Amino acid sequence: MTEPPRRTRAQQRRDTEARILTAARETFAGLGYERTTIRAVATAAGVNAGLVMHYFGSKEELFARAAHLSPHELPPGDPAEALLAVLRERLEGEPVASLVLLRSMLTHTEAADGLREAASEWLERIEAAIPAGDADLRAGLIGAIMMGVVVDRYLLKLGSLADAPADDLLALLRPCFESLVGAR
Amino acid sequence: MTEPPRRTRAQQRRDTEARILTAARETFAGLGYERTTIRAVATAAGVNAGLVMHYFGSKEELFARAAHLSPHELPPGDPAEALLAVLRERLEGEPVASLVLLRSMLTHTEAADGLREAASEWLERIEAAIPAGDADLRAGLIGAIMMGVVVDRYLLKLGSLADAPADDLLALLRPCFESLVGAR
DNA sequence: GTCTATATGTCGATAGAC
DNA sequence: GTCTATCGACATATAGAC
Repeated sequence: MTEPPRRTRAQQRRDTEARILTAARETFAGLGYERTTIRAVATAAGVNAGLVMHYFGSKEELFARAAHLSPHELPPGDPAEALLAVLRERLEGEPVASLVLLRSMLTHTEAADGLREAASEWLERIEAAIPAGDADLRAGLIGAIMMGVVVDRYLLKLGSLADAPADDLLALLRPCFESLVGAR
Repeated sequence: MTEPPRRTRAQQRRDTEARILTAARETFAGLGYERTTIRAVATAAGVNAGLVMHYFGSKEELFARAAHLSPHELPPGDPAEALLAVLRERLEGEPVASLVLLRSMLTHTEAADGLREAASEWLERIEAAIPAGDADLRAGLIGAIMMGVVVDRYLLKLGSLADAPADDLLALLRPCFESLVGAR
C-alpha cells in the first residue's frame, strides 16, 4: 500500500469547484450572463471548458450556483435606521455576490426572477415595519432607491456616487428614508 | 411614359426604414442588445434580414439609431418641483425610446456610454440648481433615484411600483427631492 | 480528475439574383 | 427595393481518451 495522497480526489474536486465558482462570479458580475462564456470562466479558473460543464452541467446551472446569495436580515429597532444599516453594508465593500444578479437583472430572466424572489421577502419585512396604509408603495420606493444607488455606484457610474464615502451618501439619504418610513 | 408610381422608391424606402426602426426599438427595449437578433427585428418589421443589414450596415448601427433619444430640458423654477415634473413625464407614459438604453445599460458598453452622455449634461443642470457645497453628490443621488424608480416600474417590477398611479409615487418622493435639493 | 475532439446550432455579415 | 444563399466565427454541450 502506498501513502495516502495528501489531498484526496474529493478534496481536489471541492477545491477546483470553488475556484471555478469564484471565477464565474467575477466574470458574471463583470460581463453579465450573455457575454460571459464557459471558456472564459474556465480560463480564469485555470481549467478546461469541458471540466466546467462536467461539474456544473450547464451554463444556466453555473449561473444559478454563482448567483446564490445569502439573505440578509433586517435589523430590529427604528425602521429607517435599520434600512440605512443594511444599505451601509452594501455601500462599504463591493458586494461581488450581489453584483452577479444585479448585472444581469435587465437582460436575463433567471436573474430577474432570483432578484424578485429575494426582494419580495425583503419588501414584506419593510412593509410590516411601516405604519402607513400605503406601506407597499413606500416599501417599493425604498427598494427601488436602494437598487438605483447600488447599481449606479458599482455598475453604471453615471455620477459621482462611485467614489463618495458611504457615510456621505447615507447622511444625504437619511431624510429620504425617514419620510418614506414615517406615517402620513 | 407611364404614370408616376404613387409612392416613389425614396418614399418606400423611408417607410420601410421607419417600420424597421420601430420594430428594432421594441425588440431592443424588450430583450436587450445581446438577445435581439437582426432576424427577429426583420421578421417583426415584415421584411428580410438582409434588408435590415442593407439599410443600417450593422447591428451596432441599428442599435445606435434605435437608441437615439431627444434630450429633455429641465424646466425653470423651484428645482425640486422641476425634477418632479420631469419624473412625471417618465412615469405617466411608458417611454419606449428611453427603455432601449435602460434595458441594455448594464450589459452593453455603448448603451452605458450613451446613457452617461445624456446623464452628464443633465446632472450638470441639477447641480447648478442646488446651492449646497456637495451639489454633485446630491445631483448624483437624485439621478440614481430617478433611474431606480423608472427601471423598477417598467423593466424589473420588483415591488408594487409597476401599477401605482404616477401621482402617488410623486407625492411620496417629493420630500426626498426637497431634502436632496435643499441647502444643508 | 482533467483534457481533446467534435457535434450541433445560431449569429452577423457578404454577394448577388430578381 | 427586396430577398436568397451562404460563409465564417463562436457558442454550448457531448463523448470519450488519458
